[in-house]
Amino acid sequence: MNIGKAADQAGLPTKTVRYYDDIGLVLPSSRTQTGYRNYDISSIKKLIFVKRARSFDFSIKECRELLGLYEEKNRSSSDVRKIAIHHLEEIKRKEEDLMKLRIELDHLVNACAGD
Amino acid sequence: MNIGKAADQAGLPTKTVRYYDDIGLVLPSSRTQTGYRNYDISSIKKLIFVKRARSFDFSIKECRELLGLYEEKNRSSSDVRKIAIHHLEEIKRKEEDLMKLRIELDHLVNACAGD
DNA sequence: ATAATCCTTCCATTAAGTGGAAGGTCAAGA
DNA sequence: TCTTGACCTTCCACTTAATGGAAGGATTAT
Repeated sequence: MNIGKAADQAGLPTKTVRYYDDIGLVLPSSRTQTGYRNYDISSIKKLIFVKRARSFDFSIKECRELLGLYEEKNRSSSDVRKIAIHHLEEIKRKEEDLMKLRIELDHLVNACAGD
Repeated sequence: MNIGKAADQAGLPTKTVRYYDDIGLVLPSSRTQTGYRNYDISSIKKLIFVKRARSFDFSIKECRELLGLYEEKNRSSSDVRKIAIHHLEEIKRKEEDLMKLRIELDHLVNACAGD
């Protein structure tokens, strides 16, 4: 699958996918002889994961760590779990915050309801 | 309240609060004669709101719109509601996405549970 | 074969901060 | 009163994570 379709699948702009290749975050699974990037299912899954993680403000650096978890063979390091658990906690905090924001916006909408 | 305490209250770095003043997003309620910024309750509430909205990826531009809702006197424009409703929809999408990300991370953590 | 629509690299620009220097201000204690 | 430490100020450069656009090669559809 070339970059355009891969980007579509992941819901990311082509530019961004190319950028993720440039910085070595998500590499295409291969290249054609003419230089076109190829993305297989696994690389697309990574793109989707990164998209989600980025949309919740995990930095590129953190995304790198998290992607590392996927591929980590040497599981003896419990650091890996720690990272994931840490991020889970952050997500819970974000969920609460998101709820608060929604409540605020709900109030706004209701305050305007009279119009 | 000067910038340091205001930033604390809002949970933002002082730098960022100053930046929001610079770009005219959240202005201090006044200045001392020596140039120190003063923040009252209302301006702090705005900082908190912006912090939340930013943390969910609403752009500065969108934050400006949303803050506008707070102060909008001329309610006849139903645009105002539309903006808020639009953002509420976005939040719902974000909530779903956040859940998916959590599930993925949960799996990761469980996959590592054996260690 | 010739558009139209991909794709490539490279370079500049953007958005939203963040870091750090150079220096003014304020409140507390010797 | 003076000074010391923790504030505050502006200004300018840097960072992160893209994004836009040019110049040109490759693929596909008619």
